Amino acid sequence: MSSDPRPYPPRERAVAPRRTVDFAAELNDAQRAAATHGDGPLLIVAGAGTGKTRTLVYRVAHLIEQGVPAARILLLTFTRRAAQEMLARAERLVGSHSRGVHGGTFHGTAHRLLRRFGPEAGLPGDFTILDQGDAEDLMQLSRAGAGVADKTKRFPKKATLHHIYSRHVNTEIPVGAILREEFPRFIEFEEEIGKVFADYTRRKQDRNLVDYDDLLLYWAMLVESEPARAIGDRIGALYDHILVDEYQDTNVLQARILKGMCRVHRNLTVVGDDAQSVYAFRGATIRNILDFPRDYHGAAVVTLEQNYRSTQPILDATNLLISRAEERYSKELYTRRTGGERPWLVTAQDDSQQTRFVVDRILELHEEGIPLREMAVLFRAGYMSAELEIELTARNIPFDKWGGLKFLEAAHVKDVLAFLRVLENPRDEVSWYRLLLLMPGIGETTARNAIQAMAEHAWGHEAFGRFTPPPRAREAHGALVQLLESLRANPGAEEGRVGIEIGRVRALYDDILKERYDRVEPRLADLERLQAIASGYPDRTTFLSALALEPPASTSDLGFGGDAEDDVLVLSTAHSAKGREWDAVFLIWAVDGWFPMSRALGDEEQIEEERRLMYVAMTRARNHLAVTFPLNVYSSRRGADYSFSQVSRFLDRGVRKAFQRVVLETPGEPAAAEPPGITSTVDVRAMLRARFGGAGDAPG
DNA sequence: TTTTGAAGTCTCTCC
DNA sequence: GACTTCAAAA
Repeated sequence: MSSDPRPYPPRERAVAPRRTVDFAAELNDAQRAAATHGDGPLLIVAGAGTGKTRTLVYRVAHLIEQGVPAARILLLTFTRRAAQEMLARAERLVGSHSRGVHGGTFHGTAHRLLRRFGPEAGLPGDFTILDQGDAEDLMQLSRAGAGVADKTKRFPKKATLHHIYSRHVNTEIPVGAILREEFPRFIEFEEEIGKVFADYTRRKQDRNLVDYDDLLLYWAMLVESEPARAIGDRIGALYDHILVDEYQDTNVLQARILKGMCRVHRNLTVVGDDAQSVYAFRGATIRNILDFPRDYHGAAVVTLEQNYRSTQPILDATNLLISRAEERYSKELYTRRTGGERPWLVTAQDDSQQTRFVVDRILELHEEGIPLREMAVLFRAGYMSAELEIELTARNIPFDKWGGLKFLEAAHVKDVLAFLRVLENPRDEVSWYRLLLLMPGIGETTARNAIQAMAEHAWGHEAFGRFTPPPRAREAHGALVQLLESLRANPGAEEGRVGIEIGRVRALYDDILKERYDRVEPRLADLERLQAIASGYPDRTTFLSALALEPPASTSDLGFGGDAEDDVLVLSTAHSAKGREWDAVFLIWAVDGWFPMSRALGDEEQIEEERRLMYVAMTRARNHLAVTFPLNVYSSRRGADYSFSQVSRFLDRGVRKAFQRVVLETPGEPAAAEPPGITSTVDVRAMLRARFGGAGDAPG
């Protein structure tokens, strides 16, 4: 990834592998204490930009130097990207010795262990993984089956049901309590909801399906199993040291897993920053990190406070922002970096002016020598970058969007995958249902009947062929039978096989796509990409599991264009930006109701989480930070009108003092003198120059 | 009875 | 723009 040399603090250089690491010279005292900690539990409380990753990497190096075999070290991170990056950095330190270190996400690791140990523990080894959308679809089937849904209008929708279910699994809070707290309007359905959940669980088992939560749940069950089975001990004995990144974003289930993994030894290192806990919506609890010293008696605690990333003015602003938060490990970040200008707080008249400002400023910084890839535009939610993307495209500025799993969530992509999945797991009810509904002449009833018939024939390969469809669906049924048979006919593992399979599916599916959806061109292009990605995988099982667990994290990961070498601007949600840093960061839509989102406003804890999320976003910046918000927001909600908006409540008067204010004028006025055809963009730039005397005068 | 098209309702973050 | 609900068409 980006390993370019930078002018400031010690970062490991891409030198040839070496044998001994000079911990004293390359780490500060606290970092060194953490990295060279011996056996036993260790908590590293690491503020933003304090070299958390670096410390973890050096700890891996230290362990390997101490003679711990790489394969007996497990490094759990939040994203695959983070794991890869850390392992690559470890390799630069200690050379190929580090190759065998196991690194990955909790879910990815669970997947690996379940494929290996599941069969012994009575779990099927050939399960299919349901992603969120799949799980919701299955929940819908259970919802419909329970009968309650039709009679009562107010019964929760599939997404809500799944949310409640997932929350129950990940937090271990009883369903009733979740309803009372979060969904009081559904309390009356507690019993029915319980039935739906029971049906959902049963369906998953019958159909050999595993959702994200199950991956963790089964892992926990394995490591907690009684000694009689000994599987727990065997899994626990796989690793001598376990290191966990972003510990503040783990939930109680994950804490249980770690406890179980440490039943043979107590060599658990966790790194985290309570101020950056932003996954409560997924069941993460800040208590894990706050209570670690109590849960692991005698744990060493090391706090990293020296920031190597940002300039002092940026730190001043972010320290102020987070000082408003409630319970936390107190730490005040400081830096030895000098100079730097105060971050900007930019008031735009409306959203299009906000967009133009950001693009203009990016071009300016680019002209000053900052590569595009060293700049990022951050926002609260994926859709908030829509206008910016259009503008960037229009101006030929290459960008890469992170976060938002849009590609795999797209209906047409899921359609194609459904074909592969029924081949993989003939009992995959969700996929059968999906693809049957695609076929002309087949609707809900016929689809249900077909699935029913297949269930009665024990899901044999020939079962679907034997099913007799109603006349109007005969043609579609025939075509589908033929396709599935031809796909089953030639197994084997030649190169690019999965891509070829998708090609076959498309021979049938592309016409359906053209019929059903509008905007056909981009969708077909998506399928091209899917096919290209698939060709890179050795077999179907690996491909499908990988898609569920390691979805392409950005548009460029999807295969075409923009690989890591290119100089490409990054657009990212605040969540996906976690753990990264850029020379210049723009945080857009800092409007109350957008960031924090209005949905969070009713709940104090959610507001706190939004605050921490904004802290995460702003602390990504090294030298330049600009927070922007438009005064007038066009709301298409009720009867087209502009409404006057307020700056985010997190930027209160005190916090704002750490910023320099920039107020962009109304586009029309200063632009008046200009020849027609030139937009006010030019004015904004001219104005910035006038105001700051050649903006961007921060000492590098 | 089943499918399909059209109008109407919200819209987050991610493994 | 995607999903749900409802009514018309086959």
